[in-house]
Amino acid sequence: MTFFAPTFAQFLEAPPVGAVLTREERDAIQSLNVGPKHYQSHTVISRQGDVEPRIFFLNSGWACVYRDLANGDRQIIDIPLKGDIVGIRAVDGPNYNSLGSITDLSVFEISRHALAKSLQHLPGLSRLFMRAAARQYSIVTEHLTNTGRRNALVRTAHYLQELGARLTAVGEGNEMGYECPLTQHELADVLGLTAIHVNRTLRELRENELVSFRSGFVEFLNKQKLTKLTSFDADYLKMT
Amino acid sequence: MTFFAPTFAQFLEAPPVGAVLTREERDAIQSLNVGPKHYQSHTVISRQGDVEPRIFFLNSGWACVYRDLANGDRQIIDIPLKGDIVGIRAVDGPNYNSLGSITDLSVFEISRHALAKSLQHLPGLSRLFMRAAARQYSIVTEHLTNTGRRNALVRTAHYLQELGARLTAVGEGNEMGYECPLTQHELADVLGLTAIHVNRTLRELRENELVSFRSGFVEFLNKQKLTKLTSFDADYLKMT
DNA sequence: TCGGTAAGTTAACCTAGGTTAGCGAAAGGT
DNA sequence: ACCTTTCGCTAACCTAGGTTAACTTACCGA
Repeated sequence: MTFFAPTFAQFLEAPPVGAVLTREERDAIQSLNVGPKHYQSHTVISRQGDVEPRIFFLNSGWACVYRDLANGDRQIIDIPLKGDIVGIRAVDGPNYNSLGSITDLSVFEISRHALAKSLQHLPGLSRLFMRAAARQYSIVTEHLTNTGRRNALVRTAHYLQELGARLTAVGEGNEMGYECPLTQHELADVLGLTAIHVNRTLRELRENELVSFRSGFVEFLNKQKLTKLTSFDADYLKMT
Repeated sequence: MTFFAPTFAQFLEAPPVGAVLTREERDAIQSLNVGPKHYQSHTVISRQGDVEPRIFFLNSGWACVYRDLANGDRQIIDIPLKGDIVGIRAVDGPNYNSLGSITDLSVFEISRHALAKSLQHLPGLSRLFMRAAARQYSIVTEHLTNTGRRNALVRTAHYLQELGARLTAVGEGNEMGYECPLTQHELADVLGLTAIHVNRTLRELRENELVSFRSGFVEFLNKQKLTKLTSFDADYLKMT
């Protein structure tokens, strides 16, 4: 598999970040001199508890940010996709979540320190990262609402719609559907369900002609009916 | 009831923000000229969908950030306490969550625009707000893990411990317990449970001599046993 | 003083989702 | 060609938490 390998500046200009960079900002970014780095599927990139000086810009592939619990359970916090940023923080210190790859990954890795330094006198770029952080916050917020107050059927459907909207924004999906490398087990860890119940729920969504998720592909069977069920509204995914 | 009314600069220097301000930063902040503003208990301050140009700094009292769902349910995303910041975002635009007061509130309200402008050339302050945003992200992350992967007993206990830790950090609680103005219904909307089940769960926690939450007061009955149950670790609340 | 409302409490019952157990298919290694 | 592992799928059963329906305070305002 070959990756489209843009420069880091091109990455920031593409959706979902969609930066409009000044000459000065472009130069500062180029001088960071970061090229894309690759990871194989299903590798742990950063483990909770470790000190993690890097910030990750996901160039292609699917990743997952998760927390392992003492009893062996885990909760997937987010599935970062192409264009997403992982680990935006001001200060170094131990990581609270783990980061792993689901598929093969291409990422830009930058030292938080170096980035902060070059942002020092570029308030426009700082604001950009603030916006990215705010979008991430909206995404968890919705995720929390999903697990706290929606039942398995609606919750699963809503999440499949979110992934669809995010992928469509970066050109990896469309109105009809998208390729989805998640296993039912991983999806369960996202949704706070068991893999077995995810299986039942996916069957029900399929039988009700709402969405189908089979053999690595999510297909929207009736988007209007689906949205009526979930009240899905993609506003929270915008980078305002 | 009277409030201790610090200046906005004093607010930022106190925990949990704990800023160390330079002369220049202090001056910039003073020139914003914000005094505390008061709200009565149980009022809606900002409604989801509205355009909200303000950023809120909670000086005293308990608030709640929540999302209303189409079916009448709601999910409380966070309970901001003294010292917490609500609405850190780079750009204006419609609000995704609502903000309401639980008790009487004293807040500093600042136009996001004005704040961004005065931060323009103070990267230290920008970084401060980044850190605050990162802390907030840790808090929702843990909240999501709580609702997704912990049962009612552990979840409730864990959340009561979180509130205790956050309050203790700002001098409003201690090892023994803290005053808690939440109703069981509000707690249910935090935890993704029904008020009735929260009631059952609180009884169980009390009967097992773990925590007691009665008549506005949370009392830790056996913190060691409690922590063994919840694996609570306050690290995620630090402003690194 | 008397309603009226909001908060807490409990019991009886029900169901969404978890648990256990097992099946077949596909993929990868030797 | 074989074994092993992972993934998807299903059925039978069980339980944590939701639902309905009371009753009890406490507070507040007329």
